[in-house]
Amino acid sequence: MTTEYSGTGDPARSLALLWRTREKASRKGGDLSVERIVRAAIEVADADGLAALSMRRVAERLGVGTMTLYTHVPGKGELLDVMLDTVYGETNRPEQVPGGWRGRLAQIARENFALYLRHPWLLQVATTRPPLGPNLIAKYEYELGAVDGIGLTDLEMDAVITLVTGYVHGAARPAVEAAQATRHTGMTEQQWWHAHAPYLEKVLDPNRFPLAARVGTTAGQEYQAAGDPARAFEFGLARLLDGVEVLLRDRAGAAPAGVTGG
Amino acid sequence: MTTEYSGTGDPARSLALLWRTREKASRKGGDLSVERIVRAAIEVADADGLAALSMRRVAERLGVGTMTLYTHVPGKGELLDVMLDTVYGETNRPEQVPGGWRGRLAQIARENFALYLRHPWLLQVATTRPPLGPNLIAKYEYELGAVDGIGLTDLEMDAVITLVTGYVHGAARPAVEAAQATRHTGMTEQQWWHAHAPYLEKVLDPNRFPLAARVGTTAGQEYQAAGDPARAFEFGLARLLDGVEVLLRDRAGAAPAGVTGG
DNA sequence: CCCCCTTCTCGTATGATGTACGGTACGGCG
DNA sequence: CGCCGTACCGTACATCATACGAGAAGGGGG
Repeated sequence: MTTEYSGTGDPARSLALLWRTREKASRKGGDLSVERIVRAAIEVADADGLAALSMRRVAERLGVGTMTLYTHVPGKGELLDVMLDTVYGETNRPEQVPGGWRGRLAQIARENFALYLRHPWLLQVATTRPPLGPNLIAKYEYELGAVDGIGLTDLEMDAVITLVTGYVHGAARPAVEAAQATRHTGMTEQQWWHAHAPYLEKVLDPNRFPLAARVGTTAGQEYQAAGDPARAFEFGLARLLDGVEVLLRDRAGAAPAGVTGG
Repeated sequence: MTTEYSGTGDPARSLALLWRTREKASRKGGDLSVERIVRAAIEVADADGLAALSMRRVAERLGVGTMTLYTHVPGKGELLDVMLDTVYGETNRPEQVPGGWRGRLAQIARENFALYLRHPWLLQVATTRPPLGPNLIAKYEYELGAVDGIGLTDLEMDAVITLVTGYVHGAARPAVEAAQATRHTGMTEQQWWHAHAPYLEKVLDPNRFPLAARVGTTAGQEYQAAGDPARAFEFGLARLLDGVEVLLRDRAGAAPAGVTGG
């Protein structure tokens, strides 16, 4: 598996690409476009993972020479940036969500969760210094709206959103794995478990590691059987929102925070 | 930046390497050892990041031919596995921590946070299907101990630990960036901000994105000035633990959960 | 209409990468 | 003493991103 990210240089070029502010194509608009390239790249990544995403693969899929891509895109890093911003644009953003701030945050969490399931490679890309494209900013704007006017400072609003989305990132991991196991030929989650189990038994000594042995076995068997990741996601989300609720209650008297703001 | 992980094949070989169960060296024990290789690799990754970690670099640092490494280590993926398990062994695990389960969880969170700061490359490696080495399991055992006997089911114990460690992973990201900015020559966080700011202003229209413009600017200025990531980490941690406390209170009556459990 | 010049297209070359393969040298055991 | 397993390593290959410069193609000015 391979993950790269941009930061090569010239933020102007990068941002111009993301926002499509370009004098653009005096000739005829060009047969190839950034959009087609990005779509092809996303298809490759969705199908075969980030490791399989190479400039050659993308060019082949478009029936085009490899270097042609570089006319429209500065490099692979920038292409990945645009891919990111593009899929961020896919998130559903309903205007009205029942349940106050709590319902809105839960909806945001589930939407992000679904996004990771749709594009598993998102888990691989380092979102440090994210691409400041239009879709990312629109998404950020929307998510901030969920906690606007409920009594948090600006920095707290940012912190809560970061907290929730960060949690989703972590929770999506096992879920994506489970989902991929069913469709992938390589090695099912069960196969992996069964392949490692005999060696683990020899090594996971209940005397040295009583808790790990007990809990690990329980969790292992549970995960092997049912689609637990989704339940685990909801469990953690509930804890998280409870924590936010405590903050709001401490802040603004005894008003039931789940109803405030709407 | 490049991140890879193992899963090549033969879990037996992988686990044997992690647990060092090997007939080993009929000759004389060999001048080179897995330990020396792993230490060198960690040094390279610490110093120059995961992208700079190549088999050639590691071999050069040891004054050894590249291919020599392959006599001790099946491949780069497995080497990364051992690196992971090795640094997991570095975590401090005091037997007694004041403050009950809450103090113990906070201690675990801070310890993990420090680990990420010590080895920033940890953020880059995909910990799906983690290396089941002795240190990882010992760490897991210790962390489970923090929530043992406070009224959670086995699955909930696992879920809470996953929740906390996952949160730390997310919170460590900006902290690591800030720390690296001070020591890295390439581009300071401030430089990056200042390089992007003019284009952002043009693009971050307060009419279209009022919240993002306001909060983003506030957060940007704040992050630029002070070492906020650490404070943000503590903020989120408090929320998280509050959420867990709510769960415990709902579960076991009205006992003040922060005091329960030794 | 023709020419030039901007822009699109892409083949080749370069310097990385991980690692398969085949060879060398040496130490302990028969 | 002889043999063989093991540590060692040089070379070779496939794959990667991408710098460079040459070819093609279409539109605007003479």
